[in-house]
Amino acid sequence: MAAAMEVVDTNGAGAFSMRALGGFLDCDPTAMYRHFATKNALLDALVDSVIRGGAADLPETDDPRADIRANFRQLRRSLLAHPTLAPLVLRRPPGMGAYWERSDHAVAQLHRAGMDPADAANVYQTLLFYTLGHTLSEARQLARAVEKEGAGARGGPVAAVRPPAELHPDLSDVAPHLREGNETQFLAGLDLILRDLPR
Amino acid sequence: MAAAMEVVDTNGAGAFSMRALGGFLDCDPTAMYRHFATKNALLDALVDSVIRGGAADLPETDDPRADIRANFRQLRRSLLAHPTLAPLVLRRPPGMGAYWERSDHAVAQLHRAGMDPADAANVYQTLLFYTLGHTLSEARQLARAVEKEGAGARGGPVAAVRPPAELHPDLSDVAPHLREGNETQFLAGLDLILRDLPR
DNA sequence: ACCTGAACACCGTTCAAGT
DNA sequence: ACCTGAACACCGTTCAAGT
Repeated sequence: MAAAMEVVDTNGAGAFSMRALGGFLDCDPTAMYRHFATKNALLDALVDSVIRGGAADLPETDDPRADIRANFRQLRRSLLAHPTLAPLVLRRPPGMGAYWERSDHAVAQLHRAGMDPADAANVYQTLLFYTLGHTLSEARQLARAVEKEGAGARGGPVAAVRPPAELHPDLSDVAPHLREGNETQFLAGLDLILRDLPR
Repeated sequence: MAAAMEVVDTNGAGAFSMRALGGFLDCDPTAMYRHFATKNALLDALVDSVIRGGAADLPETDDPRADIRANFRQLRRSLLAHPTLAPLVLRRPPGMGAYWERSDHAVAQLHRAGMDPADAANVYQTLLFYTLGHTLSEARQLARAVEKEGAGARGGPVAAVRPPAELHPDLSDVAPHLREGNETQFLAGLDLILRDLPR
C-alpha cells in the first residue's frame, strides 16, 4: 500500500498507526483489516517491498565482484530511502521472501568467480549481515531527523566519532577515520570481505 | 534496573510497559519517572548494560586476532542473552557510550598487529557492523520463541534456509551451508574479515 | 452479504490533589 | 517537599449494529 509507505516516510514508522493511515485516506481505521489481517502484516508487506527494491535490475556483467557490489549497494540505498522502516527488516528471516532475488544473484556471482558452495555461503552471509549492520546503523540517524523534523530532513555530513582522548588513546588515533556512515566507507567494508575473491 | 531487565527477559521487550513493571514491583507505574525521565531512557540504560556486558574482562594476550575474536564473541553472547532487547542497540550510535571499552580494545589490538589508523578504523567498523547484523538476525528468532512461549524457550537447532530449487538454482547449491545463525558460522565471518591481519 | 464505527483493553505521561 | 494515582490522549483490534 503506497499510502501507508507515504505516511511512514513523512512521519516516521513510530508515528504510523491504523488511525493515522485512516485519517490520511479519509476512511475508517478499521477498513484496513479487510486487506491486512493485522498492523504487523501491513508493516511486513512494506518491509518486503523495500528489501526487494529494484532487485530486478541487478546487473550480470563479466565482473562478478562489481555485480555483487551493485547488489548490496542497491539494498543499502533502498533501506536508506526509508530509514524509519529499515530496522523492521530484522523481523523477517534473512534469506527468505524478498531476499531471494538478491541472494540468488549474489551466490551466482560468487559461484561464477570459482567459489565452492561452503565458501560462497559463508561469504554471502557475511556480506548480508555486514550490509544490514552498517545500513541500519546509518539509517538510525536519518530516522531521528525524520521523526524530529518531518520528511526531507537530510542532515549535513555525518559527524565523526569523538571519544575522550585521555581514556581511550588507541581509539583517538583512529577517530578521524571513524564515521557513522557513508557510502565510501561501506564499499570499503564490502571490498574487505571480498578481498580475495578468486580471479 | 535489574527488575526491568527481568520483565523484559521473561515477557519480551514488546510486553514491557511502565504498568507491567509497576505490577512486578508492586508500586505505582508512575513511580519510575522519578528515576528515569522516560520509558525510552529506561530502555536505553538497559541496552547500554547489555552492550557493556563483561567488557571489563577482555583479554590482552600475545595474539591480537584471538583477543579481537573474544571481544566480538562476547558482544554477540551478551546480545543473544537478551534477544528481545537486542534490536534496540540500533537506537544508540555505534562507537559511543557503552561501545567505548570494546572499540578501544579492538582498535588497540589492530594497532598492535601493525595496522595503520585508516585500515584499523575500516576493519573495526566492518567487524562491528557485521557482528550487529549477524547477531540481531539470530536474536530475532530467539525473540520470537521468548515472546510466544515465555522465557527459557530455547528452540532446537537452527533451521537451514530452503529456497525453491527451480527458481533459484545457484542458491539451492549452497542452501545446505546457509544457516540463520550459530557461533561457528559467526566466527568464520569474523575470520574472513580478519583474514590478512598483519603478523 | 458487506461495512461501519462504538467499544474494549490497553498504552506513556502529566499534574492536581493529597500527605 | 514529596509521592500517589486519577485523568488525558492515544493505541490495535473486535464485533454488534446498521445497511
